[in-house]
Amino acid sequence: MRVSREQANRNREHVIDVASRLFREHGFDGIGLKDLMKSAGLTQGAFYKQFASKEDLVAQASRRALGGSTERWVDAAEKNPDDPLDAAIAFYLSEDHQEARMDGCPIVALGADAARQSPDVKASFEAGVKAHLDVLGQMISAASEAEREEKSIAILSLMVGALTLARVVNDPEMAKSFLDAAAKKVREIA
Amino acid sequence: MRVSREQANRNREHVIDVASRLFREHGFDGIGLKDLMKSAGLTQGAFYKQFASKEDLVAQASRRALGGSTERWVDAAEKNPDDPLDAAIAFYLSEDHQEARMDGCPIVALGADAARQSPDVKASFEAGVKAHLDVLGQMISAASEAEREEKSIAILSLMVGALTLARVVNDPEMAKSFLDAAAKKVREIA
DNA sequence: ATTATCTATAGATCTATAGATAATGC
DNA sequence: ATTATCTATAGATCTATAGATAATGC
Repeated sequence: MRVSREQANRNREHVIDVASRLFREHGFDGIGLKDLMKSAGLTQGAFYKQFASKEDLVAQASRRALGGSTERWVDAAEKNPDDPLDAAIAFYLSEDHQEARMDGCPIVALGADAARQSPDVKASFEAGVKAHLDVLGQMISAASEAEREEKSIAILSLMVGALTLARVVNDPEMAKSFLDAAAKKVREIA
Repeated sequence: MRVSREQANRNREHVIDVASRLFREHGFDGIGLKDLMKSAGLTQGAFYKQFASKEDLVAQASRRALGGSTERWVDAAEKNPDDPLDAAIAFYLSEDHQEARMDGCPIVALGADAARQSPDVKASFEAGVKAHLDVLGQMISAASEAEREEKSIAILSLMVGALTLARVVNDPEMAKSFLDAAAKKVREIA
């Protein structure tokens, strides 16, 4: 039953990956360790050799999710170096992203949940939000570093808020109008 | 043990009020019916004569929370008719609001949770978001109705997003910079 | 010998229901 | 007679732990 250290490490990383997606889909309180470990191909009993507690996994999965999200912004910028912000708008404020909670931005999928968590979990979010702002800052024009920071904050807030609103309504047209209005305003701000 | 119909109605309304606050504090999955009913001064057994299910209460408490939130925007506008938007910014993008999750905007406190709920719950949010946009639309200038709608959406998104970001980080100064940058940009947009 | 994972379980909690109680409402 | 609330409980699930198993790593 025992596996090699390398395999154990791979298993732990896989659990974190799976958790980062399932938490976004169901919320931190919406999925239990049994289902989570089962989705990762293990049993619940293996959990506590790898993690100190569920909260420990919540913090690590949050860090993983935020990191993946930052990466997506970087990828978008690299694929369209002439207009990186446009590339970011195209994926972030899309219907695909609106519907793909499990693979989408964890700030939107878990922001309300994270606000109720321990400082450890918030530290994961804080580092991730900072990284998002840094990447975003490179996509826009600004006369000063202060202005760059303010613009980045405003644009990220606008995009996070618009996607949140798009996801809490039933009407698809209303949701689309939120994404479109935000995209237009982001371009004006940048 | 039985109470009058009037008292039963008052009890039900009280449960909805209490739930609208406790859900914002703990999330829909973060508080059980036992604790919830206890906070309302009743026992768990009384729940199912008043509500069809927990989800039923979630939908009703959401409607109540959104209604209260809309009211707060209206109150702010009425108290400062010369500059209603400034009044809205003052309360919404404040440190008090950042810290007062239980009494604050349910879009921020429960947005991520609501995105995972049934159409009934989303209907509560949709109606509430619409009402927020209507009130906000009266606070700003616009050359056309289309522009008024777009501006309202952008401003609400910006404010919801900034408060979300402020709540998921540990650093109070960082949180404040989010609120301040959003306030500045909201004024520019309006 | 150590240990990663397994099965099994403890003890607490969850939603929902059943039946008793006592007051209302006809 | 009806019914709002109560106590009690069913059955499922939750996090966490205990001990068995079997493979690794020394």
